[in-house]
Amino acid sequence: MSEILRTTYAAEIADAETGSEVVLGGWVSRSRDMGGVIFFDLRDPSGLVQVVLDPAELPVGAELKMEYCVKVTGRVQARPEGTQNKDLATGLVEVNASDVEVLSASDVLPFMVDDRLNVDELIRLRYRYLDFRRPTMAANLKARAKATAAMRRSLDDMSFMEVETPTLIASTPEGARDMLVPSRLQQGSFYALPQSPQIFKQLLMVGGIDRYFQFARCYRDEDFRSDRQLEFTQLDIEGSFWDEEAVMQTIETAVSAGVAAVRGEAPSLPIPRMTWTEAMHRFGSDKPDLRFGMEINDLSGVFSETEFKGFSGAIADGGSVRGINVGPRDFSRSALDKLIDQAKSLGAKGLVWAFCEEGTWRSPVAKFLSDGEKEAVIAQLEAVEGDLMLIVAGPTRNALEVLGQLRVDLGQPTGHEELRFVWITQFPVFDVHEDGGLSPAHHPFTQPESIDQMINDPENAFARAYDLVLNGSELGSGSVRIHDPVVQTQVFDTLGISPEERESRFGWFLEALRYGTPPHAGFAVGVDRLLAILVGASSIRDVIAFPKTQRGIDPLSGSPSLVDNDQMIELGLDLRPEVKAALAEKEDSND
RNA sequence: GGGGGCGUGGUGAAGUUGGUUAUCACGCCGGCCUGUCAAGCCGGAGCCCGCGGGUUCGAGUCCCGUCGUCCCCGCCA
Repeated sequence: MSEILRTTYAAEIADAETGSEVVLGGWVSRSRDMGGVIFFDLRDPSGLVQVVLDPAELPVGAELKMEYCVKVTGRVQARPEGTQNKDLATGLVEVNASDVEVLSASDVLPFMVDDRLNVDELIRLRYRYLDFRRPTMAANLKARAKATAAMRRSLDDMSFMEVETPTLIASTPEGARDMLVPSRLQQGSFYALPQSPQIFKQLLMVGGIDRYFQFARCYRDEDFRSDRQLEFTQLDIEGSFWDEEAVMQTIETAVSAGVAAVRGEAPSLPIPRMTWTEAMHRFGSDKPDLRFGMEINDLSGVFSETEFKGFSGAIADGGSVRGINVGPRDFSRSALDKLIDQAKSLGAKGLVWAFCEEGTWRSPVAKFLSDGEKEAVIAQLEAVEGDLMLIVAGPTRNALEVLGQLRVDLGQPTGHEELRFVWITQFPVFDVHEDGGLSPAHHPFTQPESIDQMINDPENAFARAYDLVLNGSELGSGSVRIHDPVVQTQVFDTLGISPEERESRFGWFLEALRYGTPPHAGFAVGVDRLLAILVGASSIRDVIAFPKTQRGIDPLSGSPSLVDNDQMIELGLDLRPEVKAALAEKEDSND
């Protein structure tokens, strides 16, 4: 038996010299036994190649069934005239086998390894290792590796240093729910898994590690979405003596290298910018999808004198009337009713729809409006015959958000081939809650544009924060950080954090800021989201090797799992009675 | 926590207003075939319809509950 398990990959056979001997290793994709001759497609990580075999060459008892792992020794030959397969990259050649060795048999498969067939995702995850043999998944993981390698190279070229920060850290009850790990040595205490390396990277700046980056695994114990998992990867970056320009240029360079590695073509730089205020007014969203128009218009001027109570009331209350032109759409009455219901569920009092017909409106509210008003709306929305117009009146912020959501739902993006990046800048410092409470719109280490404004008029204060948006998806965010402990203290105060709480939770960090902290700024790019968009996946699960289901379960390994009582004792833990009872009940129903 | 979709042999699907042995394709098993390539041909096995309860003479089909999965809202500083 030869020591050589493989000399050549399948894809290389296309260019291999006719007559040369090769040794291939891979899996039987499909076999076609013609009686006097056997063909099979051998798949390895590079692709497929056809192997021709005289049945006499097959060892007695050996079989070539799907997904058997085989070693093939043979000679490269051109396919006979008329038998070439133009659908196959290696379709002009084949390997005439002198020996086929079954290295490893396969049980009957739970699903066929074939990209053309749909397979339930739960089964794919249960047998993820077979899923990897499907060319699409293999290509996704490869794209991810290529992109991260390119970004790492790019950052290295720019003299950034990769530093690993701890994943067992102290819990900070701000923001998302922490994933917790019980401590054995300090019973009763818990580590938190980091939601981001935020504080640690700022400490690196204090320490003079000028240019830092890290592909950081981050954890947030919140509910799942197609673009959210408990654990995810961020390309985390921070630099000292930086302002937002330096950050954005660096991110553009690194991300663009990642895009080029996958797409073969870098996006055109610089990435356009838009303030948060502009994004909200034009698109009703802080992550606008720029692959299509359908922008929001302010129609308040048109209706300043209107008799229609639905509009005049909103304007009188300090709100406004906003509208979008959905374009030529043929909506049934029930479909329009659904849109109205949706608008209401988003907080709108109502939704006015109108079709542009013969220069005027076909709409339930047409009779309440003057001809001049209807024509002016048509003009402002640039509507033409057959276009559907949607109008929302109310508090401006709400009207914008409702239309922004409808815009995304009704818009028809051009597909994932087109990449529309945009920077969103100048975010508000705080989100204002209905009860008047404030929470940081970004995180509490973000530098306000003006301290005075933040203290005296926090609701209208803007921050030196910016998001990177791609095709309507938030790819990441960053900010210029606070490097002055006095300012940082003021922000905590404005958030209503008491001095005692501030000292106990952030005292060590505030102390660090007192030792000559350089101005610094940074960013974090969501690697999973970036890759999902680049490969055209509808979920980040398709670019994560071993993702979890919506309920946080790994169908393959069975995590999370109960642990032995001994382990619990070592940790000084016990389950709450109601949890024990629920587990016992579940146990019973399983029996 | 809430709203919605889905759950039929190993896989993907069909199943008409509830009505006799639940359909198809791929896969699987056996056989034939020297140029196939999502091979073809012949034969065969395999599902009582996620689970529980109910309505009915009768349920995959209707109702309730439950579990799983996916999408969305909340949540994600």
